Parts: sequence; structure tokens; C-alpha cells
Amino acid sequence: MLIPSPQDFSFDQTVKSHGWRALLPFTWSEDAQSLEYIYAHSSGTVCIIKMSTPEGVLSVDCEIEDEEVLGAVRQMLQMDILLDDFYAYCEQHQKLASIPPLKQGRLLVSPSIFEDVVRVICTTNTTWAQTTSMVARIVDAYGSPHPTNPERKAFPTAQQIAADTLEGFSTKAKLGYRNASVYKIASDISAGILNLEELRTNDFPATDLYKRLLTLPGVGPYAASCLMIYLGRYDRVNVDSWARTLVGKELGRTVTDKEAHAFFEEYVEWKALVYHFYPWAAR
DNA sequence: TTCCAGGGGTAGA
DNA sequence: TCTACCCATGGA
Repeated sequence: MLIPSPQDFSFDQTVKSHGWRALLPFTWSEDAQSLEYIYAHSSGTVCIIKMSTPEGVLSVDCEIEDEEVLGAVRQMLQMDILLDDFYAYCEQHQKLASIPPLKQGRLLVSPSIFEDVVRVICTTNTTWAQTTSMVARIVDAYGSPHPTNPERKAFPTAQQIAADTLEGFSTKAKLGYRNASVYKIASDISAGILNLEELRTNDFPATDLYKRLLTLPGVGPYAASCLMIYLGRYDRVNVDSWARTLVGKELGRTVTDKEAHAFFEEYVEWKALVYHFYPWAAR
């Protein structure tokens, strides 16, 4: 089915906005320019959602094509994010002028906040290669298999992880010291103590949302800032080693986290989007 | 062997 | 608030 897209939507820019397309159950084909996601439908069926833009229009191919799948696609590609204010801001700043014509500003995210929380924790203090391995082990060990391609599995629910013991999870997922954090979050969701999805629907002030995210085990300033971006809040930069490198090149010296934050201070509520899509000389 | 990667938690100042 | 230190893991 063909999906009507906002005027300022770019499938290519969204998919390539950061590394999520390389983490299961996403798979990206550079040759076909198509993104696949193994989706656990509420009916219990696991299906493969294939997204591409063969004629410049977003096309979705799935065994199940209903409102739920369409909603998941719109969610993953952030199609309902409004960028008008951000683009107006960019047009007032010469350095950011390239962003609106390129239709940048949307990031690839997961259908559930739990999934993005687990992914982000798996990016902390490790290499990208190890992040992909960690996420792959979680999906392989606990995800529901596709009925006809059982080697392809959906991202597990919190309940599927919590059904195992911490020892079992640690042995299978091998997240190092992150095991306890991810298992605790999954267990709390499964027990009904924690509801991450309410962070999406409730209209929290940004500072409250940030504080709520920081209460999650394994989630610190970097991870919380990442998750805020996925929730459409851009007033905190997820300063990581890459941010320090880029700002360092821009300033011609090595910089601390504090200096990296200071570099983006002028971009008010758009700091994180500016970091992601700033026309860095190195790119 | 040592270092470190898209940091987090804690203790102590 | 800031700094120092440890934290599993696996590749370089």
C-alpha cells in the first residue's frame, strides 16, 4: 500500500538519521533502498513490514496491512512530527539553511519506548559493533519468530524477557554490567510497576520528562537525552564521544562534555536536532 | 597485556 | 556540582 507523506518527509534522510537501521529487527538493504522491520502484531502474528519509496512515494508491503501496521510505520518514521517551527528557525540561521531543503529532522525510532530504551542502553560505553551484537542476541534469544521465516524474529516484549531469570538473561544476552538494568526495566514493566508508553502520551514539561527518564536504571544523561529526541523533545543534546569529536574539530581543540553542551546552547529548544543535522565539515 | 568504545552509578569532596 | 573510580564485554 502507498502511504501519503508530509511534504517535508524524506524516507532516505529519516532511515539514515542514525544507526538504528543496523539494529535488529530492522534490516536495511542499500541495494534495494528498503527497510524491513519484524513486527509483532497485537493479533499474535509476527509479520515483516517492508518500507521503500520506489516511485518517490512511501510504499509499505506487509502480510497484514491494517491500521495498526500503518500506525507502526508512521511511528517508526516519525511521520507525524511537525517540523514547521524547526525549519522556520533553520531559515533564520545561515549555518542551518541546508536542513529544510534536505528534509532533515526526523529520526528512525522503534514502535515501543521499551525497545528504544533497551537499544540506547546497549549503545552506552561500548563499540557500535558490540551494540549490534547485544541487540541481536536479545532478539534471537527472546523474540517471537516469523511463521515462515523463523530465523527472523520480532523484538521481544518486556514480558518475554521477564519470563526468564536474571542469570538466564545475562548468559543469553551478554550485556555485561547492563544486564541488570535491562532486566530490571523489563521486569518492572511486566509487573505493571513501570509504564514507559505513558511518557509518550502525557504532556510532560521537558525537564520532568528528562528526570523521569533518568530514574530508569542504566539511563544517564546521554541515554535520557537520546530518548527525549525519539519522543520529539530536542532541548538536550546527547553528548557522546562523537559529539565531542565534532565540536572539537569545529573549535580546533579537544573539548569536555560541558564545552560540547555549551556549543549548542544558542540553539534553544532545537539543540539536539541541530547536533544531529548540523552541516559538520567532517560529513 | 593494556586500552577503550555513541556512559552510568556511586562515594567523597 | 565536580571528580575519581569501577563497572562486563570484546576487538584492536
